[in-house]
Amino acid sequence: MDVFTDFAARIAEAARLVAGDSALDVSKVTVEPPREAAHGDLATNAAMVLSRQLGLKPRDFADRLAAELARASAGDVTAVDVAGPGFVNLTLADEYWRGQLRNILASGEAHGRSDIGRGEPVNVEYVSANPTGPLHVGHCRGAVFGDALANLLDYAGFRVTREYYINDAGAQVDTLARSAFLRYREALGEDVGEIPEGLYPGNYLKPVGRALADEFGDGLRAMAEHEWLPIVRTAAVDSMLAMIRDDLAALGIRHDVFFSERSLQESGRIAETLAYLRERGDVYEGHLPPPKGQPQEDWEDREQTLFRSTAFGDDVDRPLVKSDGSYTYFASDIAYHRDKFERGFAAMIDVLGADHGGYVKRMQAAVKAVSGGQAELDVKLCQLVKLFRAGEPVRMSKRAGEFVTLRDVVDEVGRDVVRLIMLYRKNEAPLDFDFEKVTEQSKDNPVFYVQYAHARAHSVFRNAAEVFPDLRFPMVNTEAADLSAVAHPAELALIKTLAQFPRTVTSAASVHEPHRVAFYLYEVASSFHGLWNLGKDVPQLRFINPADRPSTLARLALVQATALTVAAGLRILGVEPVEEMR
RNA sequence: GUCCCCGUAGCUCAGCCGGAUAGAGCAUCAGAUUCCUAAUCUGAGGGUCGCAGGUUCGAAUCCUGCCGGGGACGCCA
Repeated sequence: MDVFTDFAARIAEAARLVAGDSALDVSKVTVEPPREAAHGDLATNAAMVLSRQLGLKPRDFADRLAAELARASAGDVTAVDVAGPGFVNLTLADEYWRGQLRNILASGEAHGRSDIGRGEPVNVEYVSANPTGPLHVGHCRGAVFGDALANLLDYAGFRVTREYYINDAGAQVDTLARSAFLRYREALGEDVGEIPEGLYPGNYLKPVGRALADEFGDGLRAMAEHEWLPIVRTAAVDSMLAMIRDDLAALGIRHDVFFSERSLQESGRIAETLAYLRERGDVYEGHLPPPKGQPQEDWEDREQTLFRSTAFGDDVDRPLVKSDGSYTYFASDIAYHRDKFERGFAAMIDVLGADHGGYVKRMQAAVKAVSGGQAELDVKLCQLVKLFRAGEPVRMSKRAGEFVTLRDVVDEVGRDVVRLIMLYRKNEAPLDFDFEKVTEQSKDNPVFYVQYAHARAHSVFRNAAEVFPDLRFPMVNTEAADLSAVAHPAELALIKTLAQFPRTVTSAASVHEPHRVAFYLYEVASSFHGLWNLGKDVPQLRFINPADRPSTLARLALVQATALTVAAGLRILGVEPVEEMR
C-alpha cells in the first residue's frame, strides 16, 4: 500500500478514536507531503477540517490527534508535531521508507496502477479529424493528449474505449469526392490543368484517382454526378481514413472504435434522437435572434428546429436543421453522444481544438438531455501549437496545400519527442514547438532529461553485471534484499519521490490531466541525477561498490525502483523508455 | 454585446476540487570531472501570483467586477 493511502486510513482511525465518533466524516481530510521538507514527511489538515464539527479548537484537537498517532504508529512514526493553525506533521522512520521501496519493487511494472476507476467505462473521443486529407500538425496535440489521457485512465482502473468520430456526412466529403474525381480523370489521361479553387489540391488524392481508374476504367466518366459521387466518395473517404490510421500509428495511436457520422444518418438515428427530444419538450420550432459579433450578410429570420439547450445551462437554443433541410453538425453529434450513452458510457470525454470552445456548453447540455442527466461529458480543449525552426516561425499556407503534416513532424523529430513535448504542457496553454530545440540533447529538453534518467539506470545495471557477473536485470530479488544500506537523506528523498507516483497517477486521472505525469517524471529524473552526482563527492554513495556486495544490491534496488517508475510513467505518456542513449 | 481559455521570477512554464516562508527550467553569477555516461550536478541572486473587492482560521487557488492577450458566437465540421 502506498504511503498516502496507508496514512489516510491511520489518520481517519485516530481521528475517530479521539472524537469518540466512529462515523466521523473524514472526506475533507487530506494527507500530503508538506511543501517544506523541514515539516516532516506527511502533513494532514485533519484537525482544522474536523474540529468545527466537534466544537473544539483546531490546536486542541490536533494535540490529541498527534498523541494518538504517535501511540498507534509508534514503530513507523518518529515524530509528530502540531504546527501553524493546526497541521499535524508526521516524520516517518527510515525503515518505513525502505518498506515503501520494497513495495515499489514488489509492484514492479504495475507500480502506481490503481483501481479508483473501479472498472467503470469511460469513452475518450479524440482526433476525429475530417477524412479529407492527411493529418496536419494541428491534430498532433489532441491526438497525443487523448491517447495519453486514455492510457492514464486505464492505469487508474477505468475501462477505456478510444473513439474516432468520422465526419463523413457533410459537404466537405462531397468536395473531397469531386477533387478525387478530377484525379480520376487525370489518371485516365485527361489534362485537368490547375485544380480549381474550392477543391482539394493535394497530391494525396492522385492514388485515389489511379485506383478508381484501375477499378472502373472510364466507366464513371459517363455517369451523372449524382451517380458517381457516392462511389467516389466512399473510395476517397476509405483511402483518407487508411492514411490517417497510418499517420496515427506512426505516433503510436490506435483507436478502438471508428464511428461514422453517415451511418447515424442512414440508420435514422438522428431523426429518432430528435423525436425523442421533441417528445420531452427539448426540441421545438422557434425563432432565434441574429448572431452577434461579425455581421452576417445572408442572415434571415426564419422559424427553425431548435434544441432547448438553455434548459441545460447553455446561453441560447441551438439549431438542428439547416435552411436546406439537412441536419446541422450539432444534430448528428447529439445523436452520436446518445449512442455513446446507450452503449453504456456515463462518462465521456471529448478532446477538441481550442477553437471549439463555443461548442462545449451546448454539447454538455445535449449529453444531459439525451441521458436524462445520467451521463457527464468533459470536454478537453487543446490550444494551438506554434511551429518554429531555430526561433523562426514556420509559415504555412493551407490554400496552396503547403502545410506541415503530422507525419512530417514525426518523421523529423521522432515519435517520443513529439509525444513528450506535447504532454509537457497543460492542454489549455499554448505551445511553441521548435524543431531545433526539441531535439537538442541537453537538460533544458525534458525529453532527453527524463529518457536519460532511465538510460542511466540501465547503464548502472550493465556496469553492475560486469562487477558481479552473476547479476542480471532485474537486479534485485525483492524479498531477499537487505536494504539497510539505503540510508542517506538523498537516497531516502528519492524513495519519497518514487512513493508519490501512485498519488500522481490518481490525481492526474481524476482531473484528466496527463501533463502532471510528465512533470512528475521530470522530478524523479532530477532527484535521480542528483543522487548519481553525489557519488562523485561521496564515493560510498555510488550505486556500485565492488568491495561491498550487500550495499551494492541495496543501491541497485533503489535504482531499479527508479527505472521502473520512470518506465511506467513514460508508458502512460506513450513514450518508449530507452535503455541506452549513445 | 455574450460566452470560453490565458495572465505567476528577465524568458518559457508548473502549482489552482483552499493550506504553512509561491516552485522548476532557461538566462545571469560562483563552483564540481583521476567519476557507475559532465547528455549531469551543487550553490547564489531574482516575485505587488494582472488590478480591486468579497467568502474564511487560512486565497496564486473559490466568488464578483474591471484591465490586458487569444478564441468562439444559425445554415463549417
